[in-house]
Amino acid sequence: MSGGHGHGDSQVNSGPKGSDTHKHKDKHKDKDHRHKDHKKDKEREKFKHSNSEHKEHSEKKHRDKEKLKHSDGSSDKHREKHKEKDREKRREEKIKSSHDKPKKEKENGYVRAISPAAIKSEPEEDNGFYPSPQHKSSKREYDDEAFEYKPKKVKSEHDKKAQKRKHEYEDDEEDEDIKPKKKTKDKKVTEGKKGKKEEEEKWKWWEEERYTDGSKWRFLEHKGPVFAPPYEPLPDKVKFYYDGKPMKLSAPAEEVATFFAKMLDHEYTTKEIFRKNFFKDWRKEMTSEEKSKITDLNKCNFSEINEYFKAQSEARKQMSKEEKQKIKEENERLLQEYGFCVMDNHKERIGNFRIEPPGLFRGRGDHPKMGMLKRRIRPEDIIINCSKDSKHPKPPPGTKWKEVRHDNKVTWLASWTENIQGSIKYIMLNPSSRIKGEKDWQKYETARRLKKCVDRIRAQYREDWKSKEMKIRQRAVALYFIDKLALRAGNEKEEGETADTVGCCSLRVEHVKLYPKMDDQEYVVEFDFLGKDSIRYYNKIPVEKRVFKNLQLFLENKQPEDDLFDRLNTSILNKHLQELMDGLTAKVFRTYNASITLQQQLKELTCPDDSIPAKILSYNRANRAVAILCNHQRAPPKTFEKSMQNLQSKIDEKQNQLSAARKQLKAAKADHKASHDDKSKKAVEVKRKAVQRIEEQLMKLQVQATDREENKQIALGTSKLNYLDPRISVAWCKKWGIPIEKIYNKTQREKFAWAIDMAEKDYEF
DNA sequence: CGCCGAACTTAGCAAACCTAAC
DNA sequence: GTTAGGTTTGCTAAGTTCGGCG
Repeated sequence: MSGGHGHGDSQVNSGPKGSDTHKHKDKHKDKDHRHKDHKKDKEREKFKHSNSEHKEHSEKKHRDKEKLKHSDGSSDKHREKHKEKDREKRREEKIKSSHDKPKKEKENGYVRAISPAAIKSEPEEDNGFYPSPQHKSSKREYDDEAFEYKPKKVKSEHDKKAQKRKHEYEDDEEDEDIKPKKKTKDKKVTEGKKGKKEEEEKWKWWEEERYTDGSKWRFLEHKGPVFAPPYEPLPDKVKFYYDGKPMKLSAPAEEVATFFAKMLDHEYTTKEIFRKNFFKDWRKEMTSEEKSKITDLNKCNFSEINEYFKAQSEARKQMSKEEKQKIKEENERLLQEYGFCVMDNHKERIGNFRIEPPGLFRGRGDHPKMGMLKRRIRPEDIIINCSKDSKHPKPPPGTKWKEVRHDNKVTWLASWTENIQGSIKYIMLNPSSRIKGEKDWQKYETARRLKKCVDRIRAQYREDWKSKEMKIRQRAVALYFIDKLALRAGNEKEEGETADTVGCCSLRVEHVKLYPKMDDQEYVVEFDFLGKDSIRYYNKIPVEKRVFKNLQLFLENKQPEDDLFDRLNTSILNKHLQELMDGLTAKVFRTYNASITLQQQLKELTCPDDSIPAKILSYNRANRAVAILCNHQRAPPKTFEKSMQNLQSKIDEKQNQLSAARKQLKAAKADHKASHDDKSKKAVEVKRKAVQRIEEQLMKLQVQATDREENKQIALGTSKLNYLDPRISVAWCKKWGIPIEKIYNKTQREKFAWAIDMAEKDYEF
């Protein structure tokens, strides 16, 4: 079913955005840049190579097949049944939906398809498969083994490092104490108009021991969350009309109506599911009178309300500076009061101290629950977590918390249950906090441990492709994809509760197509599915013959909506991984492959003689390779074309300037030749300088243009923030004398303070 | 096991903010 | 001082993993 469409045609992407059509662009996009490099070819070579290598085994396969199908015993019966149910459902739905609409039709026109694997490059040494990381990780390891107590020896080493760093960062004083203090860094920001910003002097939590008992903190005190402001009824002059007649709504009904009214410009208010869900939930808020009157959403006219809110936001923009300032100050006050907590003697920033306001739920992609009312959260819904001996947060006057508990095995400060999916939401600390940072660091250390044994693991799964047991083969092929393509694990999801998206283990038959031959390649697998956030993953890759044959086997006698890996799920996979390496799970591969790719691309792309902007372009390209690998996409910015044009005209202008300057230089030279005097010689120098300067500026602009163009629909942020060991970037900056600010903005520097502090220029992931 | 809830990480979008160009 | 345009931040949805229970 999914097969029919060419890749530009029919997929959804999630954005609740206006619809424009970019469909075709993507296609071209695929082809041109990002394949400039020869990686792909190398890769192809490799595959050819390994394919032939294993040719001789292929016949035996057939014999094995029969055995295979039954060899994994009966224990899956249950799951089988369950899965079967799902499939059945899907089949039905499909039949239904295939009439009304091409499934997964684009909501806003553009299709997000690029070829993630295209850039993924692997070092050349062909030791059978992947390169072996032979390097020994240097110096102190974060030791990742379950919160082991680290004696102070760590410290001395840090001291040394700290010395070196001193002139660069001049914040050195090690041991923190309890109170907030003045900040020393980031002068530019602090010294400006309001140089009084108070902040805790950098506390180097990474130089301290961690808890070994599984507890996350000893002391925790905070002021509780900030609630959404209460509903303010509309002024009487702003009217809602039903069937053409004005109608005053009760406050609760009106509030929900405003949620809808505010979204009128969004495409999704036109979607049937959205409207249906909204109307159903809206009616629940109505008085019985309203309920009996308002029976048809199509007869509702919210436009006056919509206008009103537009005017409001316009008015907000037009506010005087003083008024704006006042609001800003108020926000700042709120932040100071509620935005921090004290955890184990340190004041730490809270990530999200505001409770999510009520509104209409908009899931991403084709979400069955879109439009449902997300209800207002009250103190009675909130569970507070803090230490017993702390000053407990006070609920707003006249209210109570649902519960106050003192659980130091978790990191959250408050939680509530959300009404759409029934899941729990949390208030937690900012990424710059110790508790997040430690975890982050640990994550990269796990990935580095994987580096040490990845060869073994790869050898293992390659071996498992031949296993007699179906389950093991499936596991091995899935793992291969996770490793090679950086796919997500792919948990099963409850049908009808969320958008239909998949990851590796939950891939269905309809998501892959096999091509024994394609152009000049053999054994090509085409992936086409919606992943997390309903972002489309589209990729064609040649695989080894054995993988291909296995896939054919897995596909036998199955319907499009059946699971590709019917004997596999994430828990089986992760259990296996756990046995291969302590702490290994599917997502570690993503982290590992992302980080190793960055490191390796940086090595490859950075030219020592390049200017700083050119080096940064290289960095961005390396970053981009990772983003492509991980399929981190974004909608092309609305103003992309225009901004591109602007940039181009700037370039043109520069070019003109340059030729003018060159002419002048020439003239000056001629002049000098003629006169040979000092003055004309000087003039030549001046002109030469001018030319040079303009050349540089031009270069910079061109670099910028390239960078932007290449980045059109690729989002670098996600990988930078979540997948790339920051120490790689820090080391790169140090090695090439690039100011860290060029790579990480303020927030990022805060999050990665640990890495900035500890990584030296020779750091190896 | 299989299932489920809890906890925590990862994700893209859009509002807010900032800054450089008029 | 405005505005245009880029960048940052906030928001919150959507994943993964883990552990406990029957």
